[in-house]
Amino acid sequence: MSIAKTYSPKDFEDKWYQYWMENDFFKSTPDDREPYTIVIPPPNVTGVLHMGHMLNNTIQDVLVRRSRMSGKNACWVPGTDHASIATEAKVVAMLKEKGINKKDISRSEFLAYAYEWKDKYGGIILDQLKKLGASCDWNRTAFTMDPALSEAVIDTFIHLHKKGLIYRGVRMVNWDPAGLTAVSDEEVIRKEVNQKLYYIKYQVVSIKSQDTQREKSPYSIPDTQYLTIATTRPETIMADAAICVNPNDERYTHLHGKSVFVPLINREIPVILDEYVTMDFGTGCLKVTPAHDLNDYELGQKHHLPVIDILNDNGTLNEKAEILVGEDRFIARKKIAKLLDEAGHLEKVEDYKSQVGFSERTDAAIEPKLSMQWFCKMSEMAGPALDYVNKGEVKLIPDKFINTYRHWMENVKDWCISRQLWWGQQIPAWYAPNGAVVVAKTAEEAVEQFNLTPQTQNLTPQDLTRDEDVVDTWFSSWLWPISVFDPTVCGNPEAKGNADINYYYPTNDLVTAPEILFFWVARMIMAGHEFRGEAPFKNVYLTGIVRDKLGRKMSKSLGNSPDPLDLIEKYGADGVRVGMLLCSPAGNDIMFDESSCEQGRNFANKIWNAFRLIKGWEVLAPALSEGEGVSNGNVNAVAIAWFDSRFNEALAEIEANFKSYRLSEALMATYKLVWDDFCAWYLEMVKPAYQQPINKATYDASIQFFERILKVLHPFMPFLTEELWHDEVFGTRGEKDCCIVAQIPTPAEINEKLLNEIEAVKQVVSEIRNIRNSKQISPKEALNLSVKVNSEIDYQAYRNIICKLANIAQLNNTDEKIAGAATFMAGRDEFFVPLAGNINVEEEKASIQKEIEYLQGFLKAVNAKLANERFVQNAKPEIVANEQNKKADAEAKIQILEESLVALDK
RNA sequence: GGGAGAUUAGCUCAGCUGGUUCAGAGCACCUGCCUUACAAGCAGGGGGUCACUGGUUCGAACCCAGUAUCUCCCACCA
Repeated sequence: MSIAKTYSPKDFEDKWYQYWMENDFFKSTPDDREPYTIVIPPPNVTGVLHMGHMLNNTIQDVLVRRSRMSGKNACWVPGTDHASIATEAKVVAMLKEKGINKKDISRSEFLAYAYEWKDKYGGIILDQLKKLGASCDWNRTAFTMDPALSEAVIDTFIHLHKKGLIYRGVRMVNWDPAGLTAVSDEEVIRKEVNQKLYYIKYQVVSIKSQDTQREKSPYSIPDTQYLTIATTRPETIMADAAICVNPNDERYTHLHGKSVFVPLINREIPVILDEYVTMDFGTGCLKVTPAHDLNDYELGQKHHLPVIDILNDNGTLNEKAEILVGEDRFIARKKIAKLLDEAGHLEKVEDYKSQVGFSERTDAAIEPKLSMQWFCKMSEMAGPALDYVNKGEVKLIPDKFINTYRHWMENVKDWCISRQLWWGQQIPAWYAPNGAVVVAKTAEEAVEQFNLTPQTQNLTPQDLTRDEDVVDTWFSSWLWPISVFDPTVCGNPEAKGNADINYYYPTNDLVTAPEILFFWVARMIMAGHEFRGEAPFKNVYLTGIVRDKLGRKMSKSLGNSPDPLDLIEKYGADGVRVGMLLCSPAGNDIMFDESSCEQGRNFANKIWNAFRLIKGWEVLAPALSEGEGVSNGNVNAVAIAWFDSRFNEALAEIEANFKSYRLSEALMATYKLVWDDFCAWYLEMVKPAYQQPINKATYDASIQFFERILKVLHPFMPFLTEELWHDEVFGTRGEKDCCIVAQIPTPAEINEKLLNEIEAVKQVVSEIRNIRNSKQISPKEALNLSVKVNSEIDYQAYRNIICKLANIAQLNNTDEKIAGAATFMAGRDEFFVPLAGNINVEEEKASIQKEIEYLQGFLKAVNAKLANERFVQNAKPEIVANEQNKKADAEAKIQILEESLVALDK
């Protein structure tokens, strides 16, 4: 059977994915083997694959495939996240296009639409992962809103509430006026924004003027009867409850005990004193607006100020504002500035940069807002979760993230877990008509609880109303490593758990982005500890952010992200996988450049063609192969022995790289093994001349090497390797005999001496090629070579290799230097390539002289070291011995070169 | 404002316990080759004051201090 000339991934990638699926190679069930488990960081159910997913899932797949091939029972659990805010926003937008307003439909109608949407778009991303080659156990595909997983969430809520870790309270929350929901602190992205700082004059209520009619014109009142505050939010002055100055601020002692009028609405508010106010910022006078600023709220609590909330949930002003009612806060800001100016209350406006919070999901400016929310206490759970990492039971890779993790865990705040949304798990809290609340799984159970209290007797389930809110998405994803195996243990720490969870939990590696270290990773550790008494994973591999060449984060809005599927189409999945991995050290951002995918594709093509070469060989009958049957002497035997050693050496290196999660280095080691050692050296050594046959032993060895290479390559390039694996040159394979389940070779003994000597041989070959290049001698023109051996190496043992690779007619040993020859040294050995008439004696001399000078400089440094008593005393003995070797070596070389100079003059 | 990390060739990065000719790799680049596996290739080559300044040490890309630049995380200065 012939094979296509060029590597064409499209011809077989889908085919093999199909085959793996049909043969259940991704499927895992508990057995006697050691498990290796990864749970996927569930992508948003309605999301589409982007480059971040590509990187993340390529890494997971490499780890899973390698473990699978290392005799472990590999299980990679896929699934999706319901992503409450993001999905709900999409569904709302979709409904809007249909002319339906969310407000006009019922919760159940809305959820019906949402599920419809999810069924249509959910899971697209999982299909895209299949293109990449992700070897997930699709039978286990989970969704955070699957009934069982949702129940786990509810049970967890009830459990933690019972433990007193979940409570309800009025707090200042981050309100998303676009999403109409509270969001957690972690979902707020702070951005620096160019703003204006408005300096607004408030009229001081003087004893005198308190009795008289307030003046209409500010200009008729002396300036001392005003105070000026600076604010970025003039639209909130109507919610002011006080003006605060620092009691130590001498500029304002005259204001102590006074009050002022809020401009435009002329409401009187007190001047209060608190050291919280920074004297040198702005004017030193702070307007206190408890309803719309967290600090002001706290200040308000302290000084018992009223809370005046002038904003509607959607960010428009309400009637408490008295003016500009119904206007959006940003429009109101502009308008009020004008009104203040007209009324003479605006002293000046300055440009000002400050940090403003934006909703991660909707990008709307966050509004601090007071509301009743559910909270989860974090301090108790944070301790154990921190310990796991501190003790190294959970390893962060790279470990530089430990510091940030620790800092966060030590300063953790309570988690606002309620969201004013419909898409998600509805909070299991029930309200009696009198407002009393209990947490229970069902209305019936709630009634039972109510019956325990005298005030709420004789209720029926129909009398109760359930809390409208759902829980934060992360409140379901923090259970993920548990709930995908056995959701029933969530909320039930005493449960033994099913066979799956006992076998697969804790999982091995988690591969995710550092940006969700706290959102998700830390909380999974908390939940794992709570319900299983064990952290949910042993290693957390943190990938970087995928950026473009210019270092910009890849994002839809910038349009700088290539479509992963286009890349796969262009370079093949294997090429893209290699391309991603080549430039992705753990924890560092990756500067993605499409050219690395091209490099991956080229590598695949190289492998493909190496295979074509071997496959094309005509094999000499075994009988004729006896004793190296073919005319290239011992080349093949040496080549085989060498590559075998080299292969084992590389295997050890690759294994070490995997152990320390240096994936890109493992890949690079593999790349060089294949391209340089196998293709450039081994194959060139054993390759028969055009149309010549090859002996059976060499053929068999080459095939075997190639098969071993396929196995090592498989985790990186699953499709190509599987395709070649099934070629007839490897004999007939059983249905289940696939590369994906082959055993990764383990490093065996290596022959150091042989490896070293072949390195010298390679150097000799390169030197000769170099001579050809510099003297423009065609590779086709055979040359002679003589060697004056000063080392232990027996070059005659490698003469056939040298002759073949450097096109040398004869390799002779010599005791004398040879005149009229180009010379070079390999180690201490001298080589001569006689080139009658082609030698420029002066040039040769110059180059030798240059080398001597270099060596002399080097020798000087070594001698200086050895002459230094303190070095000889303090350095390790082997280092000193090494310096002595270097000295001897350099001296010997210099002597040889000097002799050469003399010889050239003859 | 606080903290963490980074800075090595044109680009992306290794450099693990301070010590071998330690200044590396891949890509890109330059030169010469369509040599029957591969031009998605072959052979060869040129690129670096290891950000800067000091210090410790027999010895520093590596350890310490400071400076500069960049990135990220955390934080309520209106």
